[in-house]
Amino acid sequence: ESLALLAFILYPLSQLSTSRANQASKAPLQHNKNSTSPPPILCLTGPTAAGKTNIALELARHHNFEIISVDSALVYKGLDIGSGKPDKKILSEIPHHLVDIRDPAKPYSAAEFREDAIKAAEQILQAGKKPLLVGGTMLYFKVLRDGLARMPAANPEIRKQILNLANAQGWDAVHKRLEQVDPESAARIHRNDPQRLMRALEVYESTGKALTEHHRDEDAQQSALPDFMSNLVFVALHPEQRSTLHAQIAERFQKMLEAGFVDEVKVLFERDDLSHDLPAIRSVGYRQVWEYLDGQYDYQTMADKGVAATRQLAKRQLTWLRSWPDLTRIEVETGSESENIVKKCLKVLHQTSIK
RNA sequence: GCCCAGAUAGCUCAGUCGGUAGAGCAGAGGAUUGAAAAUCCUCGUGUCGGUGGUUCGAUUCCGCCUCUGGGCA
Repeated sequence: ESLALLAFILYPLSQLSTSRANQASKAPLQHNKNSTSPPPILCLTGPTAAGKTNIALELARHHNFEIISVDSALVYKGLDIGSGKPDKKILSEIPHHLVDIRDPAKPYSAAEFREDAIKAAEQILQAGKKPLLVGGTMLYFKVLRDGLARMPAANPEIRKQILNLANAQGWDAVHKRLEQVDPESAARIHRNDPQRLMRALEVYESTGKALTEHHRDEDAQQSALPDFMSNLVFVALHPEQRSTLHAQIAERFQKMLEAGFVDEVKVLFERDDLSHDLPAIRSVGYRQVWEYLDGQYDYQTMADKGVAATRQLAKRQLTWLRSWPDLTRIEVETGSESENIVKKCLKVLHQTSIK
């Protein structure tokens, strides 16, 4: 507890020192006096149902790692079974950062993730352990690695106004409006992409400056990672065949249903402060069970749609990974020994640290 | 056993008044800056159940056969 307090006190200092980009970082985080580059930090990713969680738990149990979840669904309380969250017993034995930190009524964001993940990593390092970033939310990994432009967070008032415009005159009208204030974004963002049109126009309306300009403005980037975290090493668990992954996805979804997934969603469904358009409720599986509870289709259709949505998620994750720079892939097969995979992860990390 | 309706893409189905066919879903590829498990873009050749006939030409019309529903016995 006193360590956590220490970390909290030191945190602003570390921000200062890293923003000056000096290599003489503060004492508590100086791991190796002979090393010029900071210690590598393992980032374990891969498509859903590839087996990341088990590997992470092994690393945490036996190799002095502490887990930082990189997962947009695990942040929400009450999304347990359907999100593949480790059970309460495991969570109490093995500390997980960025799990159960948000009520589903309040959306979490990639920008918040970046801040939270950096804080968590610093705490872990100061406690003498190794941070392990594990998850499948590729945008979170990307903003962590590449940073974000400094821009205002979502503004419900402005979003409401834009939504009103869209409802009254269609999204084409929103696109036309964006064309006037930020032609580059309008050209880049497809007219059928309400989410991005919304955000682009929102940024203009709340800052008077085009999204494009924010992106371009070098001074306004939050790109530099603190020195202690600047050496991220990416490892992806890669299923040998798509068909194997699909089978695992189907099996896992079935197990979730058997474990009481529908009842879990029922609790959320019955809350009157939650609705189908919240990010938490739009998560894979939760959306389909919600629509089933809402009477939109029968049980079997829900199960089929849930499995299909999971496959589609995995596909999008694989698309990210295909062009991910400096990624080490570990081929996993159905009968792969977790012990072997753990060894390979450690090997990758070790090789990076002697470079 | 008889009558009726079907049989077309992996699935559900549309269609061709005779000139070899297209939607939705699934699937594949891609994009990705405060919702990202989100949101969006692109991609459609399949013995049109089998067989024989009519026809210059049949997936389409006709006969028979097989299978699947439903009804009558």
